[in-house]
Amino acid sequence: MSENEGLDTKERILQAAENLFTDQGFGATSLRAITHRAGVNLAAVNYHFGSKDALIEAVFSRRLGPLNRERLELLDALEASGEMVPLDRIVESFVGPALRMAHDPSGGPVFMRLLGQTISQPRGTIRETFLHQFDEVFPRFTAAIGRCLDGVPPKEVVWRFMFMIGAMGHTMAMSGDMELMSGGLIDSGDVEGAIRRLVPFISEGLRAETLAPDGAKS
Amino acid sequence: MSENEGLDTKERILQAAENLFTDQGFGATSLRAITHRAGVNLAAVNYHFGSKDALIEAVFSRRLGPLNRERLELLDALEASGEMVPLDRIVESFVGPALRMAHDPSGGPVFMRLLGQTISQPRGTIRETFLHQFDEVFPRFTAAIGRCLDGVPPKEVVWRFMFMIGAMGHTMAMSGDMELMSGGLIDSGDVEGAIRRLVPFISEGLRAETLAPDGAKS
DNA sequence: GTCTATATAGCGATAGAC
DNA sequence: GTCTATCGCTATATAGAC
Repeated sequence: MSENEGLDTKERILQAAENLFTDQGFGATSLRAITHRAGVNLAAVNYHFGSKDALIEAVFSRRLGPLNRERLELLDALEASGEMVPLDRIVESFVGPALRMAHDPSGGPVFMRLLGQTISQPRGTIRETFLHQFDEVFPRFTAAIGRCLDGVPPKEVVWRFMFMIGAMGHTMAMSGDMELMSGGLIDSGDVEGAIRRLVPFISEGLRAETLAPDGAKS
Repeated sequence: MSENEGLDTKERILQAAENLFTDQGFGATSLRAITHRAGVNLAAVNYHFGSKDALIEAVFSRRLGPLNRERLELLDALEASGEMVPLDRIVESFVGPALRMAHDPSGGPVFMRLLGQTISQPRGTIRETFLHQFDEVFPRFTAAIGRCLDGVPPKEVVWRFMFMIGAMGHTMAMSGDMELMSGGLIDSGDVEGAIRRLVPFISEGLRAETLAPDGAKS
């Protein structure tokens, strides 16, 4: 029942919490269930993290920090050339690191699903903390995308950026569950296949012209 | 504190549940909170619905039935002409009814957010019931979209359909919350504006060619 | 059909021994 | 840093009066 017996208490709690939050949600997951699964004492969560909310925050910040740093490094590298950066590459820099978390055997696939789920419901107490993790990433990428979409107003870029987040997040959330949804057509473990399909979908979507209120192209 | 005092107990419970589930999630919302908000007795939920899970199911089936029926009717109307149906119109038939729920003053906007959130996390006990609501809609629309994407294998269509669901669901979930995310650029209440942007994004995304494993177009 | 009262269980959090 | 024990509270669900 307990997992990763070689790790220290704090890490075991984080991994157990990640798994249970993903399967049951935050509200429905008790500290008792977490500590039992981690094979540690009930009081350990409050000792190491202080509260359940603080534990939730720790679950996110532990992985979101490195993930968003990687995104920014990839974007930096692209923009360092000084030339016009292709839209596909920007999208890939944003989407790739998130989906490639699935390759990390130590809980990567689980956190990816958790992140995909949480992106579409940052309400309640953890909301601020969660969104704060993207304070640097969102403006950098909207700006980079906006530079590719010449003449498209910032407001339009924000809309399309939201659509991109949604397509990516849902893909992450459904990871490991696509065989069922597709009638066996899709192999959920095919991360690179997902990227090869998602990046063009988003890139072409980003380029699409907004319809005018009367139904014509704008 | 209680809402819609003119309605009967069952309806008041459903509306209160919808609101609280949307803001706090299923696990974190207690029957006490629901009955208190509805202004009815604590025992009323179990009398009218039998259990909390059955209430959750009722919250969804009440609105998802009519919504998906409308989608199918729109698709029927498009296909009745016998001519080739434009991709944009198919996408609009799927996305439009969901986003236009926001126009229904009796809880439409709230349920839209709830639906957007739940689409990306159908895990646990309500999963089967929730997905079952789409048994007819998903195959009909994937088939219709596949007919527009001549020569694209069914597997590819399923992938892209998932991206579409994600873009739409996230838009629904973020509804009412976009001012904050966009720094005041976007008016969350602009439903038709959302549709005018989302439909082209998805349509062009659906048409995008999957990259080959070596990075070339397939 | 609505109420009070309660059974039974689980919750987050903490005090204090080791 | 880990443990037991427990406080104070809330949960879902139900029994039985009205």
